[in-house]
Amino acid sequence: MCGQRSRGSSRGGRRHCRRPGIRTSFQEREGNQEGAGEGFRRVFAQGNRNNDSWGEGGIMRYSQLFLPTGREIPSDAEVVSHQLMIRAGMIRKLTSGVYSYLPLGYRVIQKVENIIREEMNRAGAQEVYMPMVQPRELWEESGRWQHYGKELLRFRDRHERDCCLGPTHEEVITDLVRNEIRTYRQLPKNFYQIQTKFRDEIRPRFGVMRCREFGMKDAYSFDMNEAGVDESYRKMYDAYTRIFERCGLTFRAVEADTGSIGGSFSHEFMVIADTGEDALVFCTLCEYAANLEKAEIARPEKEDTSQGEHLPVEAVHTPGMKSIDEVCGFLNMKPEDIVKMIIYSADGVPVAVLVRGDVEINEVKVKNFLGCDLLEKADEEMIYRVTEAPRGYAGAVGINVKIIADYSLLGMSNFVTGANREDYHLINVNVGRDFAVETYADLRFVRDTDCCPRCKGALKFARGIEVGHVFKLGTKYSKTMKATYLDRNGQERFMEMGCYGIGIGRTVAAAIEQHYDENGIVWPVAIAPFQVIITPVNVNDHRIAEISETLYASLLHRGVDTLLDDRDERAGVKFKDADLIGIPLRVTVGQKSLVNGVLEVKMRKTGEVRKMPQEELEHMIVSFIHEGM
RNA sequence: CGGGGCGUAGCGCAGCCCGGUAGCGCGCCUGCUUUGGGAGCAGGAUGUCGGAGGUUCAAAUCCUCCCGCCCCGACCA
Repeated sequence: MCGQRSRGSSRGGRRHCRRPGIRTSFQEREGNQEGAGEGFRRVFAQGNRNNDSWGEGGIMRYSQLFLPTGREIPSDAEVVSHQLMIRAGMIRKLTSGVYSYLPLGYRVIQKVENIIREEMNRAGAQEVYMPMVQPRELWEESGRWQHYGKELLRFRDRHERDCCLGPTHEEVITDLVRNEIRTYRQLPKNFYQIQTKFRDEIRPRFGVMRCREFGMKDAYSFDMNEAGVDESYRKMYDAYTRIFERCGLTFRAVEADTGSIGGSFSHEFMVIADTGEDALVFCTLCEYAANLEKAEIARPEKEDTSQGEHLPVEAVHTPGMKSIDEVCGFLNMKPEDIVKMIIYSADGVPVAVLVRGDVEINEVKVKNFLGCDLLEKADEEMIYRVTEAPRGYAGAVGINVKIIADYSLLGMSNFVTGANREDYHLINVNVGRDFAVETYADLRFVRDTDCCPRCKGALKFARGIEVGHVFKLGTKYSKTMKATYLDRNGQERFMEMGCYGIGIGRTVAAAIEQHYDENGIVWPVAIAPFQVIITPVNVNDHRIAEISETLYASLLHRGVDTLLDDRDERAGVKFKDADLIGIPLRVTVGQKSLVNGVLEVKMRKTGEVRKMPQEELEHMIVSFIHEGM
């Protein structure tokens, strides 16, 4: 992609798709306006290709539009949004995780982009456009050449220089800013771009929802101090809220892990959907909401580890019993009586993590607690080195590595663990007497029986699609890359940074996940590719054709994005297509309505049909759209 | 990267087990009729059966290797 996509500021969600080449190529390919029926040809005696200027909105006649809809559900599409985007002629796959947007799909993308632009500009951010190909040196400076992993697509140019495709742009923007901004007088600043990113996902799936090449809006703020970055963060948080509200999404901002971007804290904007890849937790009483991998568990108040009598340790023969369930069944115990120990390799160093047998270790928490770059479950060899036993019989007694324990161990006594010996477990083990725990921490996943870490209220779970993520970065990048400025006192200081992303294609897919029915997509007005579709029931009827044309011209004149279905198709086909592509309003022009001198309009969302004279209809449409924006 | 599945016309699929030179539905083209929820009739076009080797008189079908795609897992925006 070159950097030449047409853009620019705009008002009122109007898109920019001035593509003069298209008309010509379509004429050449399709010759004489096939599709447009006899009536239309008469009404436009000269044919619209000679006289009609498509104007700002581009092609808005169905007969000319490249809109290949499909009846069949594509066999490789699993989620609804993916199926519908293909059936509605929005996208086509080029290769795994890489998609082309067709005209209808790209119109929706542009609608979303323009909403984002308006809100970013309103929040004081400035649009820039940065390179996709980036040099290795920059990534070595931030340390991410080593730490980003295989998701960073690397390659060599003809001079054998290492490069990568930008998965995100902290390095580039920090480099730009450190070279240009010297003084506090130039701060704060917030730069954003809408640009293609590449992340070499291990497993792309769900169409445009989790793909490798995707459009993203990313913004980066630079402030003098912490109060400044907090303010920038809040502005972006508010802007994101407005953006997703305007897109018609039901969403929730949740506390999140910062992952490979880093920083001190972050919020993800989650569109609530059962097909979402992320699990969310939120409190039913207070405002607390978090990604499951981040959701905290308060340290228990009573920490009595010495309750009851400590019985003598015994080794019991447990042949072949490796899993918690097997051991429970064999010893006739509950998982709550067992302590599960998992050995991890933290940057290559073995660490033992203990949790109660009935709970699940949250590796993100473990990784953050240890502060390591790479955390993985230990392989058989490392397990043997630590426990001198095969996998399945690990226990904390007698091992010589760092031992950390989840809060769930507090209060446990006389529990079961592996014996570090094949086919044996220990019973009546006790912390303190039999082994020492270095630290207790919150290391497990929240469950529905847990309560809110803030207010003790009950928790609820949901699934969500992450469409946006805001990070308070602090000085992570400004320190490693030396982005400094001089303050009032001539003191050199590190800039405080934040970064803020929105996945554009994913937002579109998420909108579909939330707005569809058995007939197809049901676009929210603000991001619909067209706001109104005019459906002449019979294109060969002069009166119908004429009225449709008049209405079409008039709506365009009023600034309504109108698609005229001038194809010589049966009404049923047109209705099905209109429903599938999800246009919010459909005006039907046919004998039934014309008899009474009224036109009828059908709401895609509710199915409600209203009939009224043309003038009134136009007003109704304009105010309907206005409300929906 | 591990496990599973699939690759046959533009799309969705059958045929493969049991080898004999490819079929169905939708779509597409032509004509006539039809025209308010994916029309009917008649005629027609379209395939290196993912690729390369091998077995065989003969391979979509059996064998080997390779490629691509999808799902589950591991991993992670």
